Amino acid sequence: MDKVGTSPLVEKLKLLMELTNEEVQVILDLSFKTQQLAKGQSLIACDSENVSLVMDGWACRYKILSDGRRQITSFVLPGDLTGVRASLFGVSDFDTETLTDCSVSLIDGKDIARLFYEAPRLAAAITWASAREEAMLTEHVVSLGRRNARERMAHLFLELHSRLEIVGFVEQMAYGMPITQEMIADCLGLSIVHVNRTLKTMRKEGLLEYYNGYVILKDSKRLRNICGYDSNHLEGTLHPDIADYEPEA
Amino acid sequence: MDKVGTSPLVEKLKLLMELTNEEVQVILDLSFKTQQLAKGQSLIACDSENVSLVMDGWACRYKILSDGRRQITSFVLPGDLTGVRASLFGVSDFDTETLTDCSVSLIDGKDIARLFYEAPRLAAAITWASAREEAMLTEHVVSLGRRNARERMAHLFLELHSRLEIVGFVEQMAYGMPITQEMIADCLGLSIVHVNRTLKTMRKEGLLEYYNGYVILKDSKRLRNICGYDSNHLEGTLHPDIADYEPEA
DNA sequence: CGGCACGTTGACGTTTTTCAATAGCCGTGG
DNA sequence: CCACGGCTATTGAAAAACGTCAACGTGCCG
Repeated sequence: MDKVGTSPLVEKLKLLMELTNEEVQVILDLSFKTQQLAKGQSLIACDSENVSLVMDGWACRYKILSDGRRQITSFVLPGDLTGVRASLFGVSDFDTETLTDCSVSLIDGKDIARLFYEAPRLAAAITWASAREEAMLTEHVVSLGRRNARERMAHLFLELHSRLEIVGFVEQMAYGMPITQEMIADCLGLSIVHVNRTLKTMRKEGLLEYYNGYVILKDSKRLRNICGYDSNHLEGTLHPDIADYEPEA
Repeated sequence: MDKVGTSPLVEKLKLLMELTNEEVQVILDLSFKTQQLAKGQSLIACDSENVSLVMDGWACRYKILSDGRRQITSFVLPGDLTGVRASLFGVSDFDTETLTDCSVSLIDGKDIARLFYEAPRLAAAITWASAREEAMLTEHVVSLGRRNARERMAHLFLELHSRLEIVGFVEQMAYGMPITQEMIADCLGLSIVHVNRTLKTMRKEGLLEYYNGYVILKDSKRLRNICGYDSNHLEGTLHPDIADYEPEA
């Protein structure tokens, strides 16, 4: 039942969402406990009344079709919030599962609801996070709809690098990516075999290294060229009228 | 410069988001003008400071890759809000274009921002709409990643039916779908030719009719079986603690 | 009448999947 | 210690799904 303390991650989030010290404190007070989850556990089943802020580890959201085909719709990385829709609006239309051991800070859905009345800027920050998720899904749709295997792969590795960089989880052009090729396949809408072959080609061309749960982007410039990557969709800040509110004259 | 008046559509939205008469009035007061847009116009370029509530007509959001490939990420139907991310958070990472003549009600982004301070429940309604969009994108990712052409098509036609039904734009199992096969292809990540052939097969099997901008779902049960359709992702209501707020004791 | 946008169809190519087999790694139990 | 199973990565060969190219029809509009 540890309290969530300030940490490098919290500091990054504070900057990212332009939060004041007081607002950070509100969040910290709401996070009623930090939970350790083992790899392979369901985040929703564990708690559908709560919103989870991932502090460490990877998770993924996915859907499974009736015949067993699986599509991973997004990866959940440190600093990401998950379960907002389930706890605020009572619908959970996908599953969420940890891909590694995770450290997760839980926030009562009721408290998130209260934010809309008691901390408008934090409510806006939630909306901001939700809109950012939407932008990532939009990019994912573009990848699956119009990019080939090689381009999808390049895009995925670059986007993960951008996201992890923001929260301080990369070293230069390398980062830990603790998932199997099967997960990559299920994320990119490809077969395992094809992922393996595409990876092999890209390795041979000196584009990247990928082994032991570690990625090194050897030639990020060429990777960006391959898929036309642009991290713009991860940007965005609070509207000045939300950031600095002044009541109507 | 017509004021937005109450209309069947507004009534449906009121029910959908569980708004009070007062809240509806707030929205109506904010909608400073209704604009008529011709087919093929850009919604963003027309106004990036504003949020647009589509009252009538179809639009779509899309991205174009450097070599011209296009992916439509979502269709914007009557009752949908668009431009929230652009006007609240200052990022616009896709284009929006009308597919038919459209009647659009504009709301100043500043006013949306104010809602977070002055009308928490409406701010929550915005977040709700954003989360719903997220759920539709999630389904789209599943379709593009793991469903074949036939399944994607079935899913698209069923989802459009559900969405249009909610806002009162269907008659039984039929609805107007004023777009070309090229748009369907760009939405489903397929080639025009393949869309045409798949459509032909489905027609021949008595699954649906599709001509003259009109769709008739002839065998919706079988269509649902084909793709495992479930309208659950369109559901969801405000959390009771947002709906009926009581200050902390 | 001609041009244009859209739908339709056939023939052929490419990407990606599926099936099947092999190899390495790792933990477990004998 | 070693054998074994289970999971992951890797590779080859064949098949399926889907894309491209090209042609033609049809309705609409100037």
